[in-house]
Amino acid sequence: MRRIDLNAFRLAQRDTPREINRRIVLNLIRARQPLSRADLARLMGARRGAVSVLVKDLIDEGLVFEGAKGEAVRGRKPQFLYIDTRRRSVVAVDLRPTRTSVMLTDVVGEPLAGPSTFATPSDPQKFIEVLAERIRVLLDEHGKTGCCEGIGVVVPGMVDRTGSRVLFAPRLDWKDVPLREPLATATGLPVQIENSGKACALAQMWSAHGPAAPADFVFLSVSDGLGVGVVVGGRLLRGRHNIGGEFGHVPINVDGPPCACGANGCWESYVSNLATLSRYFGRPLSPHKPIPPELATFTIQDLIARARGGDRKAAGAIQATGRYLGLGLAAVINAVDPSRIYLSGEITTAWDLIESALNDAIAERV
Amino acid sequence: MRRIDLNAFRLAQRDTPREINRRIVLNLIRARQPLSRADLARLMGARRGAVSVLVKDLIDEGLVFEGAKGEAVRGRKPQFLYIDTRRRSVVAVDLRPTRTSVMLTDVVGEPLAGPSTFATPSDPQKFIEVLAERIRVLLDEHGKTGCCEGIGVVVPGMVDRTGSRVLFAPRLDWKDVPLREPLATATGLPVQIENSGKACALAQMWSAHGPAAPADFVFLSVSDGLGVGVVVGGRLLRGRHNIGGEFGHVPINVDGPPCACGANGCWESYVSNLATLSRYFGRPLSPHKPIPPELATFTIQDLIARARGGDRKAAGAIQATGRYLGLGLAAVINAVDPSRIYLSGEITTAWDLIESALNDAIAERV
DNA sequence: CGATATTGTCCGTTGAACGGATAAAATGCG
DNA sequence: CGCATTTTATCCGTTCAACGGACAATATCG
Repeated sequence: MRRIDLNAFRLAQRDTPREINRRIVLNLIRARQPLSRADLARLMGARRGAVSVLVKDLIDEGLVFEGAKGEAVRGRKPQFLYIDTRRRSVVAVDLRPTRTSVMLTDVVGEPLAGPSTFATPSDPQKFIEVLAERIRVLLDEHGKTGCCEGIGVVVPGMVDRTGSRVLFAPRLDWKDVPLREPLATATGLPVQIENSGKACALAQMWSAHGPAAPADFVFLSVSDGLGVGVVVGGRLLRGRHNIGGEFGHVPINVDGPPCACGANGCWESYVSNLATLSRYFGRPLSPHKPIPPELATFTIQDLIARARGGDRKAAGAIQATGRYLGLGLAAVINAVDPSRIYLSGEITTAWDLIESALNDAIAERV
Repeated sequence: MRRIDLNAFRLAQRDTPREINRRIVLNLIRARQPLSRADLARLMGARRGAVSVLVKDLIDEGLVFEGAKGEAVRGRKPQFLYIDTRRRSVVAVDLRPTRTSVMLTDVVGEPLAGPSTFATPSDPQKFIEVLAERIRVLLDEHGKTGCCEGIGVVVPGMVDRTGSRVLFAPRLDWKDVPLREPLATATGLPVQIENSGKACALAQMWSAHGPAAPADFVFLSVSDGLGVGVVVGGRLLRGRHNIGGEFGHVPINVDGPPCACGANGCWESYVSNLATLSRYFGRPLSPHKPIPPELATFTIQDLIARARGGDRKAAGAIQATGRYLGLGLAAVINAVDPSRIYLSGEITTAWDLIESALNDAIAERV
């Protein structure tokens, strides 16, 4: 017997099978397009007749359209189906502590225009003003003002459950900042906000297909901070307050150095780019003091270049980061045991330098 | 559009609604019995006719039976329905490092006989022999030999994905021990093995109902070791190798004392009962040395009694455990953000002693 | 040109939910 | 006691969508 959530179940009704199969058809077309009705029937194990009816509905609703005819070795040529992305666009905003970038994409994420970037104003209200103006110009320039479905904003911090406000973004020094409603009224478009680690994980989930696409994985994005997204059983882990998966502030050492979040010895404070740089310069970071000048101008790429140029201190700092990455990943593996871990960020360009330290650290703890 | 796992979807067929509704009926009866057909129809939002047909099938299959008639203020009396637990029993085995207990229950977990306990033999083969004999006697004594559905074994360690072997149980010093098949052949019954933390979480999930039953929670069982079970979205977190949710070996301090698992500074090595006792006696534990005699005879209850009796060193050791519990729970909260955390183990009887230290530690890091 | 293969549609059948009517069983009131 | 009322449970015709197979359209090959 399988457990059913008795507080939130839905009775199966006469049209439930159709709804389920309709979703399967949409997902299959999106993932494997172009695809004919017969292909769908084979993939789904359904009758061709049933598929035709479902596809007809989707075409009538404008979600799918018939494109070119395909090639067949013999027999009638298949009529290919596509997700209808014409005349429907989306604005993607990547809000980072230093710069914010804006771009226009279609509904499956293919870029249409941009990105254009601007320095992030630290005042939220100012930020919303500048961003709204940028979006207005972008849509106007590309004649998409009438057909934009909405705006998606990616934020380096915690977002509340409803996706309305930024609860806490330490690097921006934002606390409980309303973002969705002000931006929606300023632009007249629907707005979605998402944490950066979670957004990366969602993007990975929706873009990866084929037999190798895992249903349980962790996405790690190392930059100024540490963004983490966890997918379990094909669903993004959000938890009660939408802060689930925040491994960035899991401890490496509870007696370690202070972190911007207020706690001590968080993973982020060992592996972020700033942490790596401060390790190199021997300048411990203080959460509430300004960032030392040599860290603000010097980038992690510069550090990697020095390491490759023979600077042993640079190589050591990078390798230490590799070790701490591995120690934290070991905790992630113990905690969620994912099928795969995706690592992104500038530091991955120095993979050859960190690989062994990272693997040793994982082996030590798993 | 909702994401569907394209590697493991199931086409909705003509009988899919019935299967779904059948499961809803079974779950509702199990959770809220006794219940009439009319009650079910109201709870499900379905026609009474549809419910009658579903219930008829379940009765024919012997999963449900009609019991006594209920009372009604007016009108025809309802015919109550129950999950059929008659003539169907299960053997529950709790394998612990020192002692193993065996009991007989019905299929919804109500105890029928036992528990009886015996000292756990450290040799797996010997253990299986002794356990099989105990089970044979237990079934024989209660005349349940013919109608036992199977055996469930709870193990303080990692179990492989298929539930066949114990991968690693540090306190037992078992590594990759086959358990299911030998026990099944020795008893002639189907065997299920589960990790102790996961089993506690599953038990909690199946026993808690009503509007307050959370779909995301963490169960923490503090004893000789630290068992953790994580439920996300109503499903137990298992991960790729069935070691998901093993927060016991997440680090508190990667430079901390060695743990039985081979790593350093694991949460378990700060908060287990043995850790608390060794803190009191000022006797650091070594993973591969025998447990010091004062720790083997002295129990955590004794320590709590001393603390209550005014022994400040005892109170300090317990409060330190409370603090470390809080630090680890903060990591759990950051990682999975559960709606609720269940804490079990002898240490909870000293809740008044640990509460403030625990809450302070959580507040520090979340 | 005919055999064959493939795609897509059409249509009668079937299983299960839907909607309402009816029977059964109990209570309350005149 | 008889009758209205209420609640439970069943019955039956309807409807929706999957099922299963037939068929037309379209292409290739010998």
